[in-house]
Amino acid sequence: MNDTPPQTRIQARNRAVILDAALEVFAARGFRGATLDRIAQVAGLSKPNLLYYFRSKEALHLAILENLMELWLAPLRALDPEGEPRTQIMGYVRRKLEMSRDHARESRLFANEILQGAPRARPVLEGTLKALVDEKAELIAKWADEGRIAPVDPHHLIFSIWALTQHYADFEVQLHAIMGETDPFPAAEAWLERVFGAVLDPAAPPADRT
Amino acid sequence: MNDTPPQTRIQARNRAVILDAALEVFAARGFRGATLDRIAQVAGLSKPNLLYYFRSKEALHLAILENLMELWLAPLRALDPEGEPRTQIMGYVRRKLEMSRDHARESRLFANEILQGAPRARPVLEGTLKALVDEKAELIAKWADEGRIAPVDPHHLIFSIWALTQHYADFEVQLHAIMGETDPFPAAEAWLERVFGAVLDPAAPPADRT
DNA sequence: CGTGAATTTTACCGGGCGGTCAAATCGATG
DNA sequence: CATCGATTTGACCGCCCGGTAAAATTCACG
Repeated sequence: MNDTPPQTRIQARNRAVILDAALEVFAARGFRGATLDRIAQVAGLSKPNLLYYFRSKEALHLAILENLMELWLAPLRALDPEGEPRTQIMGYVRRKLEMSRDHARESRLFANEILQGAPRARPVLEGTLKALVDEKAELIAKWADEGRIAPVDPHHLIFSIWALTQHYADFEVQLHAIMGETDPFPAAEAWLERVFGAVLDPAAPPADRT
Repeated sequence: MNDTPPQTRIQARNRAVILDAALEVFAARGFRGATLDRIAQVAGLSKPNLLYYFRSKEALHLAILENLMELWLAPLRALDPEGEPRTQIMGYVRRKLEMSRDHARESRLFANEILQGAPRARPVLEGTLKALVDEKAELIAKWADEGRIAPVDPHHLIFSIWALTQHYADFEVQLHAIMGETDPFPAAEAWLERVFGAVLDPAAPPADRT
């Protein structure tokens, strides 16, 4: 699987620099909108030199995607079957929101990829991601059955967590246009605690069950 | 304001065809990723012919954005100060979700634009959109003050509605990878009613007010 | 059905794109 | 400090892109 283990010090450094620059540019422009010239420029290298480290634009994008996958799935992976349900889920929400604050570029890169049909990420989505989501959804369903959280649709709960947290990274420009210079994250954290607190509260079952 | 009123029948038809094709392509690939050749191909016209109707790629994209803005803001605009608060807000959620179902391309076009820094839409965001959001946020705040809905942060409530509903259009590929062929919208509608029902319920104030 | 305007097509251009290649330079090792 | 592989560069290629020019075609209307 690991095709090119970085050997020399120079290789390790330049690969890292390139990956960072590419993350920047891919996140801001999408795959087709990004250019190798610009990535090279941001990385402070010549384009042929960049292509010395990554065979092609495609290979570079794939390398980023692979690198990111672990980081991206970690919060959901950390959902602990042994933990207290509400604490676990609220912790997941908090970690995902921190992800949007501290790794906005990664979030936008994923958003770009998926928006444009996930031509490169689809295998990962259908493989690793689906397996992980199904596993955790089952866990959440169990918690709901046991009455430890309100009865919820586990998949849509997870989607909601993704949507609400990633929104703060992906649509930052829009929030900024509306809210001005204010840092939205403190308020966002309180708000999300409020929202999912209300949704998960086992004492308050679905409002209007007709 | 309206610079080029379509006069002949041919103009009206072709402009419409082009705008539809361009919506398709811009939504799927973003501005820089879209090409005039592809748009022309989808529209069933030659590229110079397309450029006969729209001076440039830029102008075409702007025309789409203008066309879309009304459609896009309509649901929020429809929030009625005279209506019953919860009905109004739940109606807004429902209309936004219908938007994601019936106008997914439009949603993805906006998402692309904003993700990539809204280089063309920023004026609208900071002008029309901000004004509208501020107005409706004030309305929601009033409702909350009057105790007719739970005390909420109006801006973050609106962002949440956007995030949750648009997610179903913008990240469709991801949902599809996880959920398979199932149409997510019926479940989504029930789920969102559940979520916002719980959040707005004035009987259940913020869980842990420290 | 002739005519002038509206529309469409063919041919093209300059620039930027992803990528290649061979030569130049660097750097670790003896 | 010589050597040889690792790294970097400059020059270049073929293609695609946004856009233009002008000729060819079609259309509305008298």
